[in-house]
Amino acid sequence: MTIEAILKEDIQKAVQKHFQLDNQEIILQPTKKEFEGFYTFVTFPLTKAARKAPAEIGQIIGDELIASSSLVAGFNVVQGFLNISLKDSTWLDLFGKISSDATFGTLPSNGKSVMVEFSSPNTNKPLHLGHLRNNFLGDSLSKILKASGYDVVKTCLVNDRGIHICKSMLAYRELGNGETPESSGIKGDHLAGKYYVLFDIEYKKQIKALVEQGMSEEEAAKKAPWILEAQQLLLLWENNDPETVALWQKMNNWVYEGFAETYKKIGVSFDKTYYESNTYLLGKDIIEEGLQKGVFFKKPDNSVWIDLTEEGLDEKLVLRGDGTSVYITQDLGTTELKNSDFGNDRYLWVVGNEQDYHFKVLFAILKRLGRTYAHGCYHISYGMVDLPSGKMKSREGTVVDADDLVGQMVQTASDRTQELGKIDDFNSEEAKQLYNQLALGALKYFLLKVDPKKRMLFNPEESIDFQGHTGPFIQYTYARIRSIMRKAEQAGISAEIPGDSYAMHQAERELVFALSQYPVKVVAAANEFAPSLISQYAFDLAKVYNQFYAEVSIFSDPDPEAVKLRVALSGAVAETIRKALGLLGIDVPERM
RNA sequence: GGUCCCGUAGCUCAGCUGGAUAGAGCAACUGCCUUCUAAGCAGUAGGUCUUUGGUUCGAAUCCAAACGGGAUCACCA
Repeated sequence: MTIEAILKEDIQKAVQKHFQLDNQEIILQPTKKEFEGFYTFVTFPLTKAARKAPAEIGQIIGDELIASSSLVAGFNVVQGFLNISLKDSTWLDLFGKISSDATFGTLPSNGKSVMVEFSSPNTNKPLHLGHLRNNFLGDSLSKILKASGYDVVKTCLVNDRGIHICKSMLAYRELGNGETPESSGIKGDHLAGKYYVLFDIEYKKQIKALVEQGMSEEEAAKKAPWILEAQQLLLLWENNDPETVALWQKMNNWVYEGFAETYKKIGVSFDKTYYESNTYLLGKDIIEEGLQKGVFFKKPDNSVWIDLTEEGLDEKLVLRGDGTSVYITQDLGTTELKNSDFGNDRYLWVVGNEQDYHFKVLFAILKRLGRTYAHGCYHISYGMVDLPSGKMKSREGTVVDADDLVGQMVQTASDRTQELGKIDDFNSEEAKQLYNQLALGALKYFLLKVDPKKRMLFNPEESIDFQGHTGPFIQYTYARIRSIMRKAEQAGISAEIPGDSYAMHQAERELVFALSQYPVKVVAAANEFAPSLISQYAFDLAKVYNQFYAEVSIFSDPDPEAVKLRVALSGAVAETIRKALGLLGIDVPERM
């Protein structure tokens, strides 16, 4: 049982005893910094039923807690706020439990499984900043869910077919001259992306030429030779034309090699990858089933629809008149496939908020079809990453490329570290590892500290910070503590918790309190699908530690009990920072 | 136009299951390295929480409307 729960119980008993109020819900909040105490009980809600003034109620409950609660050391009442201080023995006891619990912050298995689908790239262009937000969110959520007791399956659905892929294939066939990643020295995914952009340039030229001949813009866009050619290529691909399929495979393999390199660099991996080229024909049997159940209906042109006006949505096409699939058809099929492959309790999709409507429709259809797993489906919708100039567009080349950005971050980390000159004895391999840790720490933290729902602005002109509310600040705190732990080890000082007579320093109590919040935050982050709660927590913990560090001396305190306790506290904070950052996919360095 | 999301300090963001004088970081200004890592700590300054109503003992937080920004309402994925 947590301290908070015991304290609530004690307050409840006091309320019962003095005001004869049963089943009163007790809400505790952390005490504001200006006041003494750690937990605050607000008495206003009781005033009516207890027929007493708020301050008086606070006084009565406070007196009772002193008399009967084993935890409480003192209290003060400000207006209707009862601020409660705990005994040092309570803090030490709590810290003892935290530091001896190797699985602190990791909940036991809840017997449930969850699938997290994220990343979902297109194979016609390299990953960009928006993908990074997606990848980091998905990866971090997977880790948070795992820590909170779920069995987690990470999946990725690769969009490897369609007209957009044919566009890069066409441009390559016409303009490529047999160029390869090897011959050009260009990373595979970037090479494919280059031809996607070249397609667009040529396509626009053709439209412009047609418009000059008097065609309307709209018609020109449909009649330009290259778009017709690309459509032709898609047909050939769907008919398994050997030459087209060979080109498709060749270019996709380049892209996969490029992706693999990027994923490895950013530390993201999947348990299972689905390819749309394998799943795009799925879902038609579900359409048939839905027609039989009367969930769908046919229009005269043979197209199949569902009426979702009852759910506040519109009529939605689920199969074209010519019998070919649309996006929702595929997704129905893919979801069914995922369920038969894994049979999870929950299915999560980390997908941008421009697809909010799509997922509402998908889930509504699954429910109408009577799929029990539909109730475990959830779309983790996140906002776009915008540039000061507006939206990123791959076709127009106005994207912040993931590889470039990571590269720049590594460079910045390297410059900054060398300026400080603290690791001059590192060999080049060690230094390289540190720069990577710091670069990714800064980048991941930058993208994960914000509420996923909100769109965020990225200004490429201003580099991502390494000071203040950042990943490196927290990494620094860890490295700082590790240095202390090495010193303690050398001096033969062990981490120990003093006896009950020990009078704690306020900074020590604050550290124990901060540590005790970790499991609470893990659960909240898992329930709300919000890695930002962990980000915020890790920052707060690091900040509290740095205050402690500045306020007390660890090794030169005359009291050996204080020294041992502070070493123990430091060790526990380092461990908790390591775990919390680990949930964000961020590594911690021993030195920096 | 319908639906959904967002609007808090110059900037980037916390806080939102109602509670005390609304918190951080960056940027600006002041201090603190002969002592455990100054990528740090302490401090100054910066706010009609978009606006207007409502509910409440109490509203940044809940409700309604307006204004501003974004997304979506494709036989694209």
